[in-house]
Amino acid sequence: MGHHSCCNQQKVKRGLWSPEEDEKLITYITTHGYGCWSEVPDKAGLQRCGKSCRLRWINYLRPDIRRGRFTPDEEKLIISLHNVVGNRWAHIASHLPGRTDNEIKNYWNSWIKKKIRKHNSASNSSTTTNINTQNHVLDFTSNNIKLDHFANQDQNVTTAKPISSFQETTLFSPTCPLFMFEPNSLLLHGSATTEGNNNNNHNLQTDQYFQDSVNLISSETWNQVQSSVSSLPPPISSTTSFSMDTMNINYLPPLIENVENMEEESCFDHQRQEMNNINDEWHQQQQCPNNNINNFLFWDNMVHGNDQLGGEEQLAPNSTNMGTNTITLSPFPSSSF
DNA sequence: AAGGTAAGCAACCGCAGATTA
DNA sequence: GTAATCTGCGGTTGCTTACCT
Repeated sequence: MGHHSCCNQQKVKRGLWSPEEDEKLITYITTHGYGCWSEVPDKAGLQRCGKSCRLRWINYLRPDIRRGRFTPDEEKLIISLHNVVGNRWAHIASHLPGRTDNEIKNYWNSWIKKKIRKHNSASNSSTTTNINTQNHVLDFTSNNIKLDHFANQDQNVTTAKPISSFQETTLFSPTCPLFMFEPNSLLLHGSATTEGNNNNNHNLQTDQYFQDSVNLISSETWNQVQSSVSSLPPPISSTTSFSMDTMNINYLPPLIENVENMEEESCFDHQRQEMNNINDEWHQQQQCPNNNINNFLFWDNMVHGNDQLGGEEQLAPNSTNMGTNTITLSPFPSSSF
């Protein structure tokens, strides 16, 4: 019999739950709580397996469940978290009170299908100057999603319209992009000047590598990029600022300690705390294969000066024109690393 | 109105890690 | 130490409803 392994009982009912069954389960759980799900069916008088009871309770019956359409804020959060952690639905759900992993997963799967359909129809009806455009969105269903933030005006690089819309769907507001990514997946288009802790300036001539975001995820290409920036002071252990054209970006250490002890309560603190938690988990999960692989928080300096972060540099507190930069993020670790 | 198709969603399945005997 | 069991997760299925044609 092809029944589920936990359902050893005879006469185990499957399929949709009836209102009567729901009532029994609610009555039992609310009076006894749940400790051992395998005992629940017997004690609650249900012809279900414990697993089915658990699922029904977790995903539908528990009192703090939140139903109805996702709000725009929730959608943004889901998208951003998915950028960071991939298909870890339970993790994503833990950041959305009252929402279940199942619900979010369903939402995402239908959402992603819409996006793919939308993109396919858009790309069929428009010409593109960029051979990479297709590649930017091909991986939508995998963990190697690449997103172009900050719509790019340089036709030579990318015109990936569907992706640029993600600027509006990032975590907290369009003017406060907050991302996490591996440095080895970061693409900087154009030359960039970095300011190290010792006030040495380093020019990155990186155009040649950044033209092709597909190649970047190969270790060969990344090794080339690495060697081109090897003169930099290690950006991992301290806050380092990169100035790219008119945009300033802070690269924060992957783990920020003592967030609670920051002198000033800022409206970003809870966001930072949240990202730190994600950061932390990410590191634990990845077990950091080598020291060069870190992820960072990415802040728009216009919104968030790095003086709050204890960094050494004081960045110019302006960052107005994002339109000339293309940043391609591959938020989830590539298997090639 | 009827049939076909797509979308949304609840539930199931298999697996892996944790826990218990 | 290990086998059995439990729990939780992510992928997938399949049912119901909505929408076309």
